[in-house]
Amino acid sequence: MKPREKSRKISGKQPAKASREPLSRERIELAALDLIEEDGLETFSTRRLGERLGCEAMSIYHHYPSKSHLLNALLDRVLAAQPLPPQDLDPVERIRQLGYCWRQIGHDHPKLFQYIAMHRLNTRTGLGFLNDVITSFGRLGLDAETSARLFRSFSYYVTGAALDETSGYAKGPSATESVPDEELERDFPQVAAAGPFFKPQHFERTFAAGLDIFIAAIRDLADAAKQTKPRGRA
Amino acid sequence: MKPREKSRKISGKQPAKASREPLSRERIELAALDLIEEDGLETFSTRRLGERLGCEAMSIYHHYPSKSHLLNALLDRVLAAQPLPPQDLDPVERIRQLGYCWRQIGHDHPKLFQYIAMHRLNTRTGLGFLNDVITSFGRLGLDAETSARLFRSFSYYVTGAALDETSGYAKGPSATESVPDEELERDFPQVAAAGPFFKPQHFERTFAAGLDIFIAAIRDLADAAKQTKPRGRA
DNA sequence: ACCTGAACACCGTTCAAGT
DNA sequence: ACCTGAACACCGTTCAAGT
Repeated sequence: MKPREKSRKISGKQPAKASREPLSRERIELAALDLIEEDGLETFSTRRLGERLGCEAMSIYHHYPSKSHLLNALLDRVLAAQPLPPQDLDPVERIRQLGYCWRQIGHDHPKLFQYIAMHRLNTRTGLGFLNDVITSFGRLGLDAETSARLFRSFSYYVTGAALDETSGYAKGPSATESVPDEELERDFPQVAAAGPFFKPQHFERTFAAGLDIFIAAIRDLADAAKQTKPRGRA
Repeated sequence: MKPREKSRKISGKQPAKASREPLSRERIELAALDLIEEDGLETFSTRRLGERLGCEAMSIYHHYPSKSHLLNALLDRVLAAQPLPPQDLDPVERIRQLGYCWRQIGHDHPKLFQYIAMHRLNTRTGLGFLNDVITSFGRLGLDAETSARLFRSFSYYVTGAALDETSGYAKGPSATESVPDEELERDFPQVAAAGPFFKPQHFERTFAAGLDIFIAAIRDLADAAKQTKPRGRA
């Protein structure tokens, strides 16, 4: 999109000695995660990654068949690194915590999250994560359809929130020619008035507010289901 | 990412006569919207757009200073084209309909929606839209903070849903090596069981389910606020 | 005023070759 | 087995020139 700053090659043609331990998936992925969070997804390229690793871009292709495969490996890696709440928690409370976990992935990897939010989790790691979350929804005692819809719409909220917090109104790319402040105050007073609540210091509480709406609804549905067919010592 | 099919130039070097009406923002933007929905955002380029318009890529730069400016103009255009519910509706019902309106933009322009969802609406058109929605939240009779948080988390849900419906689980790019069905059934039974409800024919009802949770919560808050300080003929 | 075409600094990826 | 380097078919954008 836009031309980048001249690349500063300090070391001339000599490959940096320190970085010349052999390439490995681990070394490539850690460097890729760093590079993406430093410069963003848009400018991330195999050529620039090669530069950082002290190798040719094409060396990376010896470990991944394509750039997509590398990005998928990054998704897998950050997913596997995210600790999840214990299985024996009350399912509603566990679902609440899982919402925070998914959001945490966004906060830990804000630039990569654009990729994460828009790609199916259908590697083994991704499916394991989904299976885990859906299992907690299954423990609410609801019918399969209600449970599936609830999981799905809950995910819409959490992903939408995390995406907005990492790439949206406050941090995301802005219009090429933005409206000046005084014009905003004059012509869009409601936006100007609400604006302060859209700032990053409000992210935490706004996220909680919407999450609580969902969690309360989930708890109500679960309670109603227990009422109808009580299990165990009823 | 991946090499594209050979471009089929039917007309050789002759500029297609039909398309040689002079370039204009309107003609460029309509062609761009078509091209994006046909081939996707990733492969959309000024060069390919020029080809479709029967001009050089650089001719487009006479009407927009950069590709970003063009994309922003597209966002403005689809936003301005979306009809909104009448202002005199009950605010809660209007907010519900606005949720469907935002989602409709995604359905009308699924490929462009990835761009829309991730960019600030800070052109005049975008701010007009936001101001309109926030105004309806303002009419709920809640304090400014609650109202702002409610608008924000409601937007998280609607954007997350529309994004998922257009680029997510069912339609989005999948992992480079996906897990085969029998392995899914065996190792991720909860995902396999819920899978049918994630298909496009369930989008409408799943979206409504989550939206209704939000709308009910909004209505409760608004009713509680009216109780506390009734206005007019109380 | 509107459009062109060569050029520059980038991409992902293929392929044949080097160690 | 692991890595390189040239090459191919692309990008967005600058710039000087054409009408």
